[in-house]
Amino acid sequence: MSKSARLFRVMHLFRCLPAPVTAARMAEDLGVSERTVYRDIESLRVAGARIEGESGLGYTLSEDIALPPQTLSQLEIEALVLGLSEVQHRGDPALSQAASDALAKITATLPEDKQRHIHHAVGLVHRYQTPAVPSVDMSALREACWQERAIHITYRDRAGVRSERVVWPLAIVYLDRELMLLASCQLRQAFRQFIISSITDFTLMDQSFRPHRVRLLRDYIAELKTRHVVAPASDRPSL
Amino acid sequence: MSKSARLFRVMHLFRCLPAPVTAARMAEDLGVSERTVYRDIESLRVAGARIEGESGLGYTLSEDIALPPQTLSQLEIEALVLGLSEVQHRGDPALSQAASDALAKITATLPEDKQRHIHHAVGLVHRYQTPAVPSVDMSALREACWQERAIHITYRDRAGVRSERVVWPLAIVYLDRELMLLASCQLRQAFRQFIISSITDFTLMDQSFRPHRVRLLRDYIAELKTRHVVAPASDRPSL
DNA sequence: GTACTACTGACAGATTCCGTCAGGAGACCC
DNA sequence: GGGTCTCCTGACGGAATCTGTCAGTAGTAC
Repeated sequence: MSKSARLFRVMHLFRCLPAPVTAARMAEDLGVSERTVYRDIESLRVAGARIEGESGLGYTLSEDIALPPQTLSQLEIEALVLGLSEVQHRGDPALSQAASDALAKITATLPEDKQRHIHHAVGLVHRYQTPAVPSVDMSALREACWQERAIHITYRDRAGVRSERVVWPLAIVYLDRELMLLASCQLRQAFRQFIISSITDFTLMDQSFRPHRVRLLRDYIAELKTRHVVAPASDRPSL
Repeated sequence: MSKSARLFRVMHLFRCLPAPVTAARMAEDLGVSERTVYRDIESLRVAGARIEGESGLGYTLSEDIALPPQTLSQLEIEALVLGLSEVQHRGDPALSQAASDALAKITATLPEDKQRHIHHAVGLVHRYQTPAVPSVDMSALREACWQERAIHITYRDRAGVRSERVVWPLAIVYLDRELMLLASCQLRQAFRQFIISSITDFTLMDQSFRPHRVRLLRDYIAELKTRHVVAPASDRPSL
């Protein structure tokens, strides 16, 4: 491996190994001597990377040489932290964790002064009420949407009567308090909305509706906008 | 200039010169032959950069080698899009715009297939109620927190009586429906909460409380946690 | 003091790199 | 078809860079 290729790999190792990273650890991975690793680190520093070395501990990449020049402003950071905090509060467990992970990953790409803005953001989120546990497995529902797979749902309509239906799930809408599933009903060739808490059960089916989700969703949203509002009267499973 | 250093410079040139960039243009900047530029391009390709060359036109960097391999997962993208959509719906205009800008910037750092996930995210946000326009200039209030500057506020207490106070603004809390200011009152040496809508006016003062905001906020939050709850009874400006 | 790391300089041999030259190919225009 | 402008590739001899080893220094934590 040439030195030039190796320098890119060093940057890669900094990104995927937990900090601090010792020269010995890198030497082992790269198949070179520790002295060469010291030289590589120096070359990266000359090239602009901010790499800090702590005796007895190892190296930390504190500013990525490859950062795009356009970074986030303080206000954009506020929006990001606030938004991901909201998701952590009201999302299902997997989504909540993903919000936390996303914030960590984005934070890692920022220079230290911006990281400080993230840690000390002004906007905080507090909820008096613990969000209700969704009646269905939200991860499986999201997966159905992503994979564009039909689902068989069991739900209670507005009269409380149990009903079943096969639908193509298009999107999950986060309302003020409730979650709503937007779906396409192939039986009736129409769009339908279901409040998630009215769905008692659903199962993933083999039937795929790929690649129609994006187009169908676009059409549905256009229809909703033509009606100007998602009226309360229509935020229930329709008969 | 060593080759390894030069490769980083080539990446830099790709970022700041308008595409397409010819080998001749790079050779001139780098002080090497065109043949060497061809070699450098090849080395970057081997290292993972996606660089496309069009005869008669020049090179275009279509995917930056420096993208962290650990990029956002689809679920993390869902969290991000959902969170920033929430902020766009309930934030003040400047914050709302910043959410949009942040999403655009982060999107630009992602490879094309991840960009598609962003554009076709499953989670959507809808609000039946338009959020009330805050009674105060939220940008100025955020600025006061960032700059750690005292503010003079005029507010109505729970009896509706007009009152005034000088406080150190620490944070803005986004509750279910309302916004709340967490502040430190130096006159009474105590922490105070003010629902933003009860604040009729505020002015920025010259007095700086830097660098105390982070520590004070941490102490206040610890105190709130000790009390286990931000009780409804205390979510009004206190007398 | 010990252990664990980062850090630096010097040297001889090894390896990579460079410019030049030659030739090929695609896209666009006249 | 020819001309222009670029990307593209291989080969060669000389130049430049790089490497591992060895020796020594220094900081931090226990």
